Amino acid sequence: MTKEEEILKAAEEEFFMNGYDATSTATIAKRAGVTHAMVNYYFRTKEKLFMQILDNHVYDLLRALKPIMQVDGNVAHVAADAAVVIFDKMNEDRRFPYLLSDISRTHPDFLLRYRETFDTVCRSSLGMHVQRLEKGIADGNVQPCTMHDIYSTVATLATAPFMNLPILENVAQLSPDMIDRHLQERREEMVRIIRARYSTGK
Amino acid sequence: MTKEEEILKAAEEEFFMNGYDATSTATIAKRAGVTHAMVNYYFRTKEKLFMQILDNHVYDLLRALKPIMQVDGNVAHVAADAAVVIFDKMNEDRRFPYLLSDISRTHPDFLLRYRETFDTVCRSSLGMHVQRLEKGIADGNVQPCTMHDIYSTVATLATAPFMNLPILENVAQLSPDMIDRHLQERREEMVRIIRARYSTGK
DNA sequence: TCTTGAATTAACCGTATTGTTTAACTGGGT
DNA sequence: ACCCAGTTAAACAATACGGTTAATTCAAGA
Repeated sequence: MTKEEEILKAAEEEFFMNGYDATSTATIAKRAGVTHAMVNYYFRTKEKLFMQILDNHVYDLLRALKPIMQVDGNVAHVAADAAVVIFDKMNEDRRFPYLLSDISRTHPDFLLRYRETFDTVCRSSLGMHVQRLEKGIADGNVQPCTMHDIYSTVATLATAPFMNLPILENVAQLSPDMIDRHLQERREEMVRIIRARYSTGK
Repeated sequence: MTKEEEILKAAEEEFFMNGYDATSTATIAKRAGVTHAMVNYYFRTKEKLFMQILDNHVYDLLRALKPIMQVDGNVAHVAADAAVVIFDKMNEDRRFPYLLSDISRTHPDFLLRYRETFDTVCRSSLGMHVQRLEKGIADGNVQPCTMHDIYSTVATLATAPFMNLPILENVAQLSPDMIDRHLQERREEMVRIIRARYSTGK
């Protein structure tokens, strides 16, 4: 692994663990086993380094999300499938929800840069979703609700379990094994919840 | 309002907004309109000041939680009621969930001090809850599930909407009015979700 | 009036860290 | 011999940190 990759990896770990402001370039360098100056040599600034990492994860997520947004079928079942996809994606980098929360609070401009991309990916299918939802409700396949209800519920159930991890790890002091089991349970429960609330079971 | 109260109020706002580490005693003093030294004069250390604030909110929450934990009745309905109580409590200090998340990550020892108190309040009724859950399932009044499922779902649905606020405010750029409306919708949806998942409707 | 002691202030303590830059040096390719 | 990306140690200026000190204000009690 080149030094550049080493820095990138170390930076990712630090940012995901401590957020943007609480992470210093010196700490990153130390973790990567390189001198402090190398960070600036390769990435010029802390922000550029961070944005490169954030880019990877955001586009990775959007890429995973895209096909799901276009699937045709019972809205309730699609919602459950989407929730699973998001959940599994978050499970790959369990601190990603925290990082998003952190920078949305301290550096929202970092996220605003993605609005355009996000809109073209998601808003494009919004119309179709609403249409299918209305049809689903009319046909008696979907429980009465708004598209907003479904979006928010899916987003919440798929990310919140990871936001709660520090409490379970450090306060409830669950072992890594128990953490894994808990997440597995929450994944299954998430699907049951979405089915129970939005599907009529027909 | 005395200077001491002024400091407490300012400190609360700062801690709730930025977390523990990212808040400085100097900033608190400036916001309170007093000199830096006053903070140490009244509260000796930053940590003591913080713990006093945290104490108030934690005990306030536990006090609100206690009666709900002892209510007898259909577990699914009690869960929905408890969720509403927690949600409304969080709505009084919308950044409280964030603060808990922040210190669970950076200073879990601050929270571990409450474990004893928490256990006597909550664990005492756990046995009863499990018993009532099993009876509810046997009688066909409650959907098959574990007590853990219900606890986690209630905690998640009642707190996650507030964790997401920075994204809605700063990235989605919802107006305060829209934020209020969104939270109101999530409150109602939370109840519908819990009913749909855990109650048989009988 | 004098004394006491809490309230309050400005200034400063030493230490640490921040992101970034500079200038020198290395070693392999041309 | 030259070059240049890679790499280093050192230092940059700024600033912030939590906490302390000594002096001053001021009102209440003796």
